Amino acid sequence: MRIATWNINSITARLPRLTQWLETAQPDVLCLQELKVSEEAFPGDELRALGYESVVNAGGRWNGAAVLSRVGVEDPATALPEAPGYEGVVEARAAGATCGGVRVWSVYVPNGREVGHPHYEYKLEWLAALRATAEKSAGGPQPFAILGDFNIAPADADVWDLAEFEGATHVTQREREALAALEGAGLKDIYPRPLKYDVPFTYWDYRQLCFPKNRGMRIDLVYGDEAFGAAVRDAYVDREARKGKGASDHAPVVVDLDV
DNA sequence: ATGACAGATCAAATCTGA
Repeated sequence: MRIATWNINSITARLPRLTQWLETAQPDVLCLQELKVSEEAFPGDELRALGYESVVNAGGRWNGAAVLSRVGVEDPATALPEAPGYEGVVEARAAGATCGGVRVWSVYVPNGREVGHPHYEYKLEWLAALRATAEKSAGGPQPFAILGDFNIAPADADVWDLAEFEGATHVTQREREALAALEGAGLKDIYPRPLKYDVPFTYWDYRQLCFPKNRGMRIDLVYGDEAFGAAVRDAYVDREARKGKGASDHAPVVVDLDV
């Protein structure tokens, strides 16, 4: 089974790219983030024509997460249990489903904006809720994984230049402790292989030639439990999908499982 | 083998992203 995660930065603007990628990469399950679409405008028919059912948590202009599956959908979830809201609104940042016997969550972790900003505290609270879900579901016989845009670089090597991130979000100790908490719940970072260069970055800013210069970050992550990790045969970042005009600023992370 | 932000929004300037 092939499972992938991709921050698509608007499923509307990216639909031609998405359908093309589905046809070439042939994932069985795809976790999407940053749909930037309303529930009504989600292109469910187009995806169904390609054989994919969708579990959608759409929030309109911002956020949005979905799980696409061509191996069935059981126990769909369109909200993260106990997820905190921001300024009184519970945002569309998670979708879950059991697909072909594997339980997955697609998550779009809050950005945090700046250290000390209320959004930063919101990010940490949101990750605490994610940990609670992980604790309930990880460690069983059924493979379990959380895939998505975590907006955290797990290690210093996961950003192109640490000096550029001094005092910034995505690399702080508290954010990384939240990832460590997921590991405490029995999950492990499924580290993908890069198709080029040494570090498997998954995000490159649109500006300042970041992609050609490989000024990227590894922030799209796959956290799998023991059963999931044991089934992993291969994992890689498909940086080809970041190339050319009309690309998302994130590349898909692809995991092949022996299940 | 890659190119100087992009997307969504009551439509132009602003917000968000990281």
